[in-house]
Amino acid sequence: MTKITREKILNRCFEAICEGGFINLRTDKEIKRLRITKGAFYHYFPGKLDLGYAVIDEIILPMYTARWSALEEKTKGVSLALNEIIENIKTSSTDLSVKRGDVLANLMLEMSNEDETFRLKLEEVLEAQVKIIQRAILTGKAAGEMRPQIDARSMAYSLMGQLHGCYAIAKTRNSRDVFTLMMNAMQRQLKEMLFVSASSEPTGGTAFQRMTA
Amino acid sequence: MTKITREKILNRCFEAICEGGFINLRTDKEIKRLRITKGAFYHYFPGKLDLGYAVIDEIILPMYTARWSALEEKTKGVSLALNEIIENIKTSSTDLSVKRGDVLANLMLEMSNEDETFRLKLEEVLEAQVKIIQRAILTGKAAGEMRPQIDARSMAYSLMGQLHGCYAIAKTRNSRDVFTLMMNAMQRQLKEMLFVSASSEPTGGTAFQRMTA
DNA sequence: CAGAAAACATACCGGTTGGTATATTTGCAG
DNA sequence: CTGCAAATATACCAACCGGTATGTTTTCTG
Repeated sequence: MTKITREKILNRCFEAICEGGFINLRTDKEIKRLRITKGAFYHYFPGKLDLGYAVIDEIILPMYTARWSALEEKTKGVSLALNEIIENIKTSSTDLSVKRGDVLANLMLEMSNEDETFRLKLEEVLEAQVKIIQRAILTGKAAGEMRPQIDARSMAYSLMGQLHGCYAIAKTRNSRDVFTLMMNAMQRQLKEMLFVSASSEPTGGTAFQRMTA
Repeated sequence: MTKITREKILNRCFEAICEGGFINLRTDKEIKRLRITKGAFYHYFPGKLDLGYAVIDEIILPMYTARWSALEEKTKGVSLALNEIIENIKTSSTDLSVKRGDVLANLMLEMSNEDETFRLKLEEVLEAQVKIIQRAILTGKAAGEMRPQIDARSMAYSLMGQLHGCYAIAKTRNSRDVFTLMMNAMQRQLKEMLFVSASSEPTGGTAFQRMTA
């Protein structure tokens, strides 16, 4: 029954951050909600910021690297695996998750210019993901599944950027449909840019036609 | 010398929001800084939220629609004009503006899930831009400058999303170079997807090669 | 079992912050 | 000049919230 309190704090505060961001996280409230006391909290964390750091290190970083982990240790079928992951991000989204937006995306915008340590840790999460995708694209090119002339790093960044774009727009539109449709557009575009098996003639699609929710 | 106070408040608070977001905007601080008093402030604005609404309505919305206004009232050369606007967004960025991130993007992530009126107003700014771009693409297609099979609305959303992706990533990477390179990648990709004059064979480019700042 | 360290509990604080109640001044129509 | 409303000033507040100081209990170790 030793480390359990620390983990309870961490998990609950992560949830709170998902709901309202880091600044809106009120330690007092969470302490009460967890039925612990300030003594316990400040025993494990020197301050609120350090709690935030721990949440990134111990929850967010593992979570976001795990998202792409299927790409690692793979020499064949990476392009399919990549599309599956994106498909999964798309279909596993809910009205609530779209309304809240992506935790990482939210924290990046909220904290990057607020606290340098925060920024560095968020950058680390970002780079970890990019690195995995980049390596996957390299593997895909080697296996002849992806166009040889694409730049892996550029593509990985572009993919991450577009993902964050989907989160941002869908959150403000407050529409899961918008999220789905933007993700679809991204998948289509990715297919044309990235995969060797794709038709060479780009198609605009009609999926967005009734996006006005 | 009558409406001047209200405008001073509006302009200064907009600047403050640019620097640190809406929640970090401290009315007291700005009141002191402006050398006015609470009486004056609360005479013009019922509360902090209403001030925020006014900032969006009277400053942000005009500013962001003006950004794309060159596309309106144009029947020829829209594809060039579009590229020029994006080019301008890219080159007019500074280290500071990248570090702070885009005001609208920041507000969207910060406030969309915090206050419904805020969300609606931000959505309005978003839609206003999308509408202009969408119409421009329609015009471009009519003039034969753009691929006929693309869906204007889908493309406009995708463009906005990618822009926000560039802002988000570059802010956390804290690098103007990263912003420039991501914008370059976006421009290239746009050229291939959108413009009829583009080469049909996509190129990955090498711009990202030394992106590790 | 002793004793120390880890794990919690309790009480309190001080600055911040948005907001209000009320008073005073200024501008302008009649 | 008068009188009223807009504009501005002053003082005050109550809640919030992160943090600290200090006390007590539990757990582990030798």
